[in-house]
Amino acid sequence: MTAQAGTGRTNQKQRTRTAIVAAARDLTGTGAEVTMPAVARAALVSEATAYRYFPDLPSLISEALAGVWPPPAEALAPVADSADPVERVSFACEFLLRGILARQGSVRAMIAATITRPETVPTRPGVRFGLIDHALLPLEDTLGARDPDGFAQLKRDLAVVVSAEALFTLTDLCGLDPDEAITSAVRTAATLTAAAVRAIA
Amino acid sequence: MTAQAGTGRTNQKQRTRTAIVAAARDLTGTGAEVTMPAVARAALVSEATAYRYFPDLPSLISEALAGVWPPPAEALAPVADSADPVERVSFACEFLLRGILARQGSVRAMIAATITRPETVPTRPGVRFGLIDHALLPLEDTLGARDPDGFAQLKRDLAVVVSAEALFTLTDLCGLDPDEAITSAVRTAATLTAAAVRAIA
DNA sequence: AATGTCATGAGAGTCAACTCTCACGAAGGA
DNA sequence: TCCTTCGTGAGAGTTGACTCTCATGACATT
Repeated sequence: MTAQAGTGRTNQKQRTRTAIVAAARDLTGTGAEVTMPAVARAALVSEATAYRYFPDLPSLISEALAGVWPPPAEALAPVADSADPVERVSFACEFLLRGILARQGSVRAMIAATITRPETVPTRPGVRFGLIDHALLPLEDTLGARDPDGFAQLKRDLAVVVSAEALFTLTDLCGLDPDEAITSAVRTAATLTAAAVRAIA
Repeated sequence: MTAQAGTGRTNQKQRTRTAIVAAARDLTGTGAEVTMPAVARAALVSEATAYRYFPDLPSLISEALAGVWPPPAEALAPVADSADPVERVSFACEFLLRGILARQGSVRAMIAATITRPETVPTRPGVRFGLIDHALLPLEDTLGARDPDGFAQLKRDLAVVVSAEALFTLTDLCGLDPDEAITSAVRTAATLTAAAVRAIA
């Protein structure tokens, strides 16, 4: 649809863009530092060209990362049959944090770039939100209907805990090793969810 | 002790260091961007000299910020008479987040600098930990004695929530305004504390 | 085939975080 | 008082994030 029919130039642009994103994705996986010069080099493109396709590093990383996350429904397939919000949230949390751990370099670069410029934040892929919403689907009709505010609060609670920021807080500041950090965050998320569920019991 | 008795040179160094930290603290308050060149200029010192006293920006900001936080006991004086962990934690959380909000520039710069270099993290002032520990003192003999693991988990829960990272997640990513964000984080912290307390009830 | 359009590369420039070297000048000991 | 010590400034250099301009050459249009 979009491609194929394009003229030579259009196809060329498409290929260039794809190459840049692919290079970023690859770098992300290697654990190497993800910088514009590095991505451009890996994509066999000049830095100037990379900036022509992406206004800044966060945009690029964002697109590269977005492509590797499956849609929430797919990610949570293993708990698709469960109606237990606690189990679903725990799974979602572990899933997200393990994925982040495997792409630390990019995620850290992204946070560093957006923390000092809140205005560029919209470019961040809201992976956590999709996962949280999907994990909480079973509560939509109960808690969501009976106590909308409480439901919204729960989502915010989880947005704070089911996050790269939480993971890095636990590993970098609390000194936990990756597995301990994930275990801890999962427990926190479970506690919060259980507390919210108890409210409608 | 340390000063006063110093020789002219020692005093000079002391004054220089103090001037740099003071400049950083002042910049922090104005909401301006806290960069080495800016601090050096404000301190009437060359950038080279600033780097002689502090190996990097985070170290400097860290020292500047550390100086403005009162010790936990003093910060939590208003709830000193309360033995209710939930009340104490809520207060501590609000206290910390309001302080961070007032020094956003520095804190954001600090996070940006340390997130990409976990090895420099030790330089960060652990303000949150002091506050959390102090707020949880009433639980030391009960939960702390009966369920050490649960107590440790609670502290980790709170380290994630009572934090700058949580605040910025709520404002930048969730789009809450500062007051809403603080209210939300305080609720989350309260929920977690209450859940832990319930465990020993 | 001639001409225009446009993707790209190369390079210069700015700013911040650092690192290093060199030279000046003042404090301090002999 | 002479000379060493040392705190400091100035300046160059490196890297990354960007921005901007200019030249080139391939594709596209007529």
